[in-house]
Amino acid sequence: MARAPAAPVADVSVDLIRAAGVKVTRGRVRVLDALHAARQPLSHAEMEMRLDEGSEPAMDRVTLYRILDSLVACGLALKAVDTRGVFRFSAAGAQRQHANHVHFRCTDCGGVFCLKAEPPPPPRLPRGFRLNELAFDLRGTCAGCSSREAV
Amino acid sequence: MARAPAAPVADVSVDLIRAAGVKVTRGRVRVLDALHAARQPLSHAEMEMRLDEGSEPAMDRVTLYRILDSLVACGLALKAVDTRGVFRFSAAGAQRQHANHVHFRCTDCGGVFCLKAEPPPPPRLPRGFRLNELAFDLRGTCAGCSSREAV
DNA sequence: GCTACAAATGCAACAAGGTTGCGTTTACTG
DNA sequence: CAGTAAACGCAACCTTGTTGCATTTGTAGC
Repeated sequence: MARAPAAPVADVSVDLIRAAGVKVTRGRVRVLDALHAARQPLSHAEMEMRLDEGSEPAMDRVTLYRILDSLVACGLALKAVDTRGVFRFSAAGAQRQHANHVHFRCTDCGGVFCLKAEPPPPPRLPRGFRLNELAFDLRGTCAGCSSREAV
Repeated sequence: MARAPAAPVADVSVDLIRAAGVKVTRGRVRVLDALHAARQPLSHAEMEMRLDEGSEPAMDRVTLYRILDSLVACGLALKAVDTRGVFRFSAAGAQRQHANHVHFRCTDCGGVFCLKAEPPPPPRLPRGFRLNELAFDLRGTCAGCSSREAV
């Protein structure tokens, strides 16, 4: 062993935040750490619960909203809406790889499958419209649910 | 001619609601009519405004929520979440014609715009996967919100 | 290390969207 | 036409998210 340094210096989140050109605050580090530790996008409420579990004092509700938005603004996190209409946040690195391909979403199990195909080029937009993002989603039944249905 | 009966009996919405096996109330008919007349999915707020324009007395906020949910429950309407996290409703029949073209979703106002373009052909699916629906969504800022931003 | 300033935080209040409970009215059944 | 379950209106409440302002804190420059 003898590998762990005296202080936890090698904090990935700190470096990322600094590199993004914004202030490195305890709140931002905690939140970004939590986003990186999560395997699914987290809602504000879920994030609040996770932060409460730690030893540090609870963070203000509004501050958490602002931290999440600031992480999105500087490209370290992504914001999306879930089926209930609630915003969910995820670490940006986790999804960069999802930006440029097609997804299959199973309407039975909710699973998301990445297809190898590239998304098609966007059609021409009416005057004044600005494109930010492109989602080509196929919905249907995945192989597992299909065979289970057949029973 | 001589086809039109004395009373406005040929109300499509009334027949649909009756056929769905739920009570035919004035509220439900008004809402379903509005959904059929709309070319885009409507939010609760937009629906409220449209109903206010008519001559009939305004409908209670909660009642509108319940009517919309009841129409969804009996299959006459569809409920989806827009990019701002607000629920939008559309007539169930209308959705079939939306199945086969491209949508632009404004991340500012949540509006949904139908583009003239046809969706691209689906890529090949892995064995066992069954395709039901195909959604090619573009996200960005619509013309209205773009110009408003520029001010 | 100290200072100054902008950025970040905490708090209170607010706003929009949506839900629940309950008493009253209304559409359908017999 | 009476009885009943469903639908309605109202009030209150909840969750999610935002705004304004005073205070604290991170960081650049000395």
